[in-house]
Amino acid sequence: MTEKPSPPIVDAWVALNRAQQAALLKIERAFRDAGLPPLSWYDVLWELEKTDKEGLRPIEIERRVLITQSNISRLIDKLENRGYVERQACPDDGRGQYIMITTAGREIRKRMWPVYAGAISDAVGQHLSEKEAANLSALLSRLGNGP
Amino acid sequence: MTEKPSPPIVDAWVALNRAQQAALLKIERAFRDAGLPPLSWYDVLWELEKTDKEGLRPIEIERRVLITQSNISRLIDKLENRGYVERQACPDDGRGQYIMITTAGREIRKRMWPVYAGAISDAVGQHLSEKEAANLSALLSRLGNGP
DNA sequence: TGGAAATATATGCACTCGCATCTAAATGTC
DNA sequence: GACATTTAGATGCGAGTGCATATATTTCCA
Repeated sequence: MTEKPSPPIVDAWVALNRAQQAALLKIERAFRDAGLPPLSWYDVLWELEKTDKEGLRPIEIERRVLITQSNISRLIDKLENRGYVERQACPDDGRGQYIMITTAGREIRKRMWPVYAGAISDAVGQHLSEKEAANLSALLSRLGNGP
Repeated sequence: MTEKPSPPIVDAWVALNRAQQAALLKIERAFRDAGLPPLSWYDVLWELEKTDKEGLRPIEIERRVLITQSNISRLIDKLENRGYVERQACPDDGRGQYIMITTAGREIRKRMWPVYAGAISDAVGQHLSEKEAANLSALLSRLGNGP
């Protein structure tokens, strides 16, 4: 067990928690109101789209988007059912598979972006300058790297 | 609809999302591993304990802890079942009620704190100085106040 | 005052979550 | 090479979530 956190640390955690929850709620509602899939779909599709590789293994997606393994598995099921991704057997690893985004997948992601962008603007952009945002990112990026 | 967010704003949102998710997962696991209730119980009990009033209305709790109304209602059910809070009819509002923390409620909250504190330290405290934490709080507290 | 609109809380529902566990395949060890 | 261990992915399960809606009560206003 580690030491007790000082009050500023506790305050930072509480603020982090609330800010993210409030922003996430707004963003998910924006997607829902627009008749679009939830954020997690966007995240996975975007990872598949921006990678250089042909496709990603589920386990690679898992590490990038911080969704648990079982939920990645089910999310891929749904994306596949909608035709947004394709599964392909992994030639060098019989347990694995490659997930590849389809044209329809690229399209839905592109269609989600304006809604996402507007919601990010509402939830975050309007409250911070670019410098403050960069400052915030720098602080936050230090948190995710622990064991 | 609002303008498109600039890249630093988008990065800040992504970092915010990941940092909170990672930290929350660690904290919830710490509670679970210790055989304790989840974080939301702590949050509500703590609000009840630190307020000056005799008890809080569910709607007051809702505003303070950012849990949706239906989930507050059900959470109070569970807390009541465990004997951690008591419901009392509201004299001046027949629709309402006051929620009051019990001695058992104070005890379980007190028992949860060391686990929570340790998890906060692991997830946040070890990565930031106090000054950085204060800086982070200041930036984050600006986000929650939008419409 | 009387009826309409708003507010506080509860509940049914469908969905998502994380955990535990299962299967199959790969890797390490002797 | 045979067997134990590890790893990738799928799935059953119980619990939690937000939304829509129901019900009771209060507030507003003609």
